[in-house]
Amino acid sequence: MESTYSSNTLTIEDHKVLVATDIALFTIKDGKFQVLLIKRGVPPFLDFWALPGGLIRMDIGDRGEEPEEAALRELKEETGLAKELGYLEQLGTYGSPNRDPRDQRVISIAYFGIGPTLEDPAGGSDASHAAFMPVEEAVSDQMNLAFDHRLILTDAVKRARAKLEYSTIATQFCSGEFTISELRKVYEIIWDTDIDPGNFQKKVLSSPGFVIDLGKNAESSKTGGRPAKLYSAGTKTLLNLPIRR
Amino acid sequence: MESTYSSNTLTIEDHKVLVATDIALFTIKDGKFQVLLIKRGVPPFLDFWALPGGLIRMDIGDRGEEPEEAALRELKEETGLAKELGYLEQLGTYGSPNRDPRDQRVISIAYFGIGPTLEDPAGGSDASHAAFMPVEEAVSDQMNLAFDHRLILTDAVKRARAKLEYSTIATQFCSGEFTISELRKVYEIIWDTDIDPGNFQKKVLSSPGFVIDLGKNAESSKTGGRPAKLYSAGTKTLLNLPIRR
DNA sequence: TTTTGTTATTGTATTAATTACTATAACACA
DNA sequence: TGTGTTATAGTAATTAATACAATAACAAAA
Repeated sequence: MESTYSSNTLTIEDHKVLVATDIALFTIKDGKFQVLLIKRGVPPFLDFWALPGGLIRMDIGDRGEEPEEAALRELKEETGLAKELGYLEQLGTYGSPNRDPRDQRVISIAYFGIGPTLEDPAGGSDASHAAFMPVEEAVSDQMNLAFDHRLILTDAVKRARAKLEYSTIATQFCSGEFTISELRKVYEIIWDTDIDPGNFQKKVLSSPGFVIDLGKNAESSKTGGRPAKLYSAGTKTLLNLPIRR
Repeated sequence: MESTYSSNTLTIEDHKVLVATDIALFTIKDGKFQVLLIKRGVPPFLDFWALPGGLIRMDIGDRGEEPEEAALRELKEETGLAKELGYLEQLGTYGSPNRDPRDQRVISIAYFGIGPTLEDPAGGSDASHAAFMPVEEAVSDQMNLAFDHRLILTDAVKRARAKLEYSTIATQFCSGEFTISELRKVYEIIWDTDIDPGNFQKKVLSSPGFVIDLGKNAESSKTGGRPAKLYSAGTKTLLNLPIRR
């Protein structure tokens, strides 16, 4: 519970901290699992890549913003991303005392999001640049992300990989109409494994609410082959039987 | 990312908020799934039941407390609970602008914890009372918890029920040495279902790292029956094959 | 028009896991 | 020595997962 707090030396004001939000927004682009990053235009960590985000503002709404609202606002301001996201959930809060080198202590509520493959985002606000980057590259030893964003990103990647198993969020990586093959490639790309096409098809189609048969076929591809049926995302979010890695 | 922020009307100080922590600490007591609550001794919500918790303090450590540290400190202060917990993880952060009726905006980082069956906790600090209460009672319509603690508690209960399925945390509800029957009862109590004893036994013993055979038997019970073998918690935290509800 | 290549989709046999029981073991107590 | 009770092991039937093989439906080359 929250209680009033008294101290000999500190006032209630002294215990206040800044609260930021950050988003790890994933997509699949060029056949790769990618994350949206911005290049910082201000110190600290000037010119470092970072997850989009920023402070929750108290001058929006009656008593300040909802954290999720702040996350989406900053995402739009910093990356120009206008389309609505396919998925957004809270990942966790990162609050170690030394996570921000500045005098003020700043904690961050991190979000995990999925966008369908998007137009190239444009930088704005205090970000001089915004771009999708392959996750493999973003978490590599060579890459130095700002603050504790490598930790946040690796947690977000784990969350993404785990959620594919027992939820239907993979459909959020696809466009509105997709084939079973496209859905399978989402798993193959994010898990970096091969999945048997026949067994995957069987599993998806026998999971009620996973996908909706649109009763029409995709264009036949240049490489030949039987044209695939088109599906859209179903209404269920949790799978009865998981897709195994 | 966190950025400097400028406004015509507000200073950086105006965007700061108070950060509290709350714990939903579960145990199994008297054959029931129970949660530790404190009865508030100060306004707001005077005399309401609430989850133990309180503000993260800036006068502990170089730059203030770790959030988890604050949660454990408040737990001890408010409930007198001295033993170390069997499990603790972050549940999520609750930050709606109106979740605290006071002028100051307060967000709360909530934790999900498990304690082995504990001695009756004693209230201390600003809590006039602390007690375990059956979860069923705590989340009922009759019970009015302080702040948004009903929401936090229902989320924590969902987390507990879900984690039983694919993790070994059920062992944390047992004492150091336990029988397979005792472990099974954890599932039965928390899920409120019957589980086949034979199949459960087979599943647990065939899951490497779930439990460790101590090579000795439990005392035979007053009701008779073959004495059960004793086990302790294994080292693995995730199950290959889930226990199904 | 036929053949070849390709991908989607369906089917099938094997293996593994789950479920629903049944049987046996090991005790207390009458 | 039998009866009740709980633990543990076993077994048969069902269901699910896996590893393939077969067929369908197209494009494009021969």
